[in-house]
Amino acid sequence: MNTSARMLRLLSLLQTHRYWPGGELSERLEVSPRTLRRDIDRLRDLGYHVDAVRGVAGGYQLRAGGSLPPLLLEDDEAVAIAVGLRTSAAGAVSGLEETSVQALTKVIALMPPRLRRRMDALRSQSDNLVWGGGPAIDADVLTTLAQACRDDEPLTFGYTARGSERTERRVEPHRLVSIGRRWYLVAYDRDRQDWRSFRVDRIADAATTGQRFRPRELPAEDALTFVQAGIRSMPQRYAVRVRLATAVAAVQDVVGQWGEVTPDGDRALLEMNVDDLAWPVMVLARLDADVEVESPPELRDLLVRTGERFSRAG
Amino acid sequence: MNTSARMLRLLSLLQTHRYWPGGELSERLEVSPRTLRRDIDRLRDLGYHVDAVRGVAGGYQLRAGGSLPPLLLEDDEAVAIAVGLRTSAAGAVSGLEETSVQALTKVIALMPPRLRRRMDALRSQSDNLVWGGGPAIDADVLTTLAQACRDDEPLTFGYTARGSERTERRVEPHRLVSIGRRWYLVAYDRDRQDWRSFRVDRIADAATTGQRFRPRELPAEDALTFVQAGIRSMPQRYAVRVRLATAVAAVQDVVGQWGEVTPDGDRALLEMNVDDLAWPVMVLARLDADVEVESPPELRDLLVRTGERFSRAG
DNA sequence: ACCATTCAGGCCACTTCCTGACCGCAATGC
DNA sequence: GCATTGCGGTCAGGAAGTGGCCTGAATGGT
Repeated sequence: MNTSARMLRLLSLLQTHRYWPGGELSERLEVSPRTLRRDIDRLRDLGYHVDAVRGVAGGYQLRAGGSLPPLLLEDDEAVAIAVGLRTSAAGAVSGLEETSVQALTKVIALMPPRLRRRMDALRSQSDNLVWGGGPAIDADVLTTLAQACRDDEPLTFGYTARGSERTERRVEPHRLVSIGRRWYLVAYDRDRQDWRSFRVDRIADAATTGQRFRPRELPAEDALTFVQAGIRSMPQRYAVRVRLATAVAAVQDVVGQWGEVTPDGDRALLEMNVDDLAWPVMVLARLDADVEVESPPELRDLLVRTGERFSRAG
Repeated sequence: MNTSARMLRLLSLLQTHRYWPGGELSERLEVSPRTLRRDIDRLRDLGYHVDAVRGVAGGYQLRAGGSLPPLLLEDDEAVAIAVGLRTSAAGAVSGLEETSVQALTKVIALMPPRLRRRMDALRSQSDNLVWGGGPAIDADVLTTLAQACRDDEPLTFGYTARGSERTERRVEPHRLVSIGRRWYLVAYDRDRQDWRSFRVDRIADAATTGQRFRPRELPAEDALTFVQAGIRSMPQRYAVRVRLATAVAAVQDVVGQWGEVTPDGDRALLEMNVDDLAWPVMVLARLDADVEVESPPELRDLLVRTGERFSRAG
């Protein structure tokens, strides 16, 4: 076996962790113990921290180092990672959407077809994990767009703008941005010869042509501001203020990051900003406590309506 | 630079995808174009599919191959992966919990401290992402246990069994199993000199001692059956059957994988199995449709109680 | 149709490095 | 103290890597 290949295998073995006795390693790699020691040295030279324990029952162990070593994954692990990233990309953790898509694109591009199939088998499960409303996001579309942006590949897709027919587009993708719960694609529309931002959930049948284009200069400071300038109808934001007759901690547990909970006498004051009132209703349903809605009135109405609906179930 | 190191860098460059012209690659790696071609060849020999496009504006591109190449990640990407896996491990996608923890353990073990800190900064956000009840799972504890299981390292931790004081345990961990929404650790208790299963959410301050032990034979077919045999009080499972005056698709969108929706005349029949009734209540709150609860009666009661609670908000 | 560009890969001489064998040494646990 | 295991120096032979040069072949633009 090649030296490079052997180093990779050694890294892979060390990543399954388990204290490896040097003898076993050298046997598996089919080299002499001396060469193994040299290989370990090489790894250390590359910046990886390899701990060694001497004496009887000694061995080697890879420790976290200064840089991230190449991840050598089993098939299942790769699938798990892809699925996990898909939920992150859908906005599970705010602030991580872009990076998640980036990582997801990388993983997917490297996955052999059989793994991609396995991942797709789990698709329906994870794509529905969009809490509190917002359009479901198609991870396939998202990664296709991300990849095209990264690689400067022209795209074609069908776009169904609000209240109009589907139109076919040929664009030069520039960047994906995530605002609130929505994804937007900033791209240069080749037919309209101008920059546009597209809502990703309205894009269908995205496909790259395999060509490449020379990136143009975006006539804006950055993609984010371009999108924000272009959004006419920002989704209605509601500032929710609710008082709950229960402990702060209990509320905190349920709302997690998506709201702020402060003590208010023997009650808890919950504040959150949402664009879909269904989400606070779900939170309130989870909490077994009396509710006093301070704002918005729409929430109070919805709550009462839901309450009556529930009461009728009896 | 070393050949092995160069190959790794080359792989890394190719993983950022973007059609790389051979010239640029050879320049970055500081080798002659001829050697670059040989490096590409080497990669292909290792099983990686490297596409090449000839002619003006040609270049190289890494394609998905038969096996998963080592993932070379940016810092941010690693953090995103770890965070995503944490939600998967918490049971976001059923059937993937074990693999997610396995992958998470691997990633965390390799992360340099600064990245781990960055990940922890996002902890409070993602750890609360436990939908529909069940105890919050501490990813740190989980990965510590997983790592100890994998590496045959003795563990110490504090265990607070239901209704009793906290006790200190010294165990030889065997395996983690996930049942429903709960995690269990199967381990040999050194003090009690017998096999036990521990609920992970009742474990605190888990730490490895750095030693190692020789694995014992588990006196059961496998860890899963051992845990199942030991669980006296399986969480009460409710078989939920609800009729909803709305379209099947609308219901399907909300419940996703966690329920089965079938048409029932002009209504929809929703069936799901849960161990916490708060979850179906949240689902029903999200759906703007009249509800008829067929079973269980506890759900009807809870629904009515919630309904009255909501109505009082008016 | 022609041509510049770019990847493919054979050949060759030269250099580097890798390897296994042998050695003495240091740490560890019994 | 003793066996075990990692550490690393040295050495000689061999394997592998390197750059330069070449011819071919595919590609896209003129």
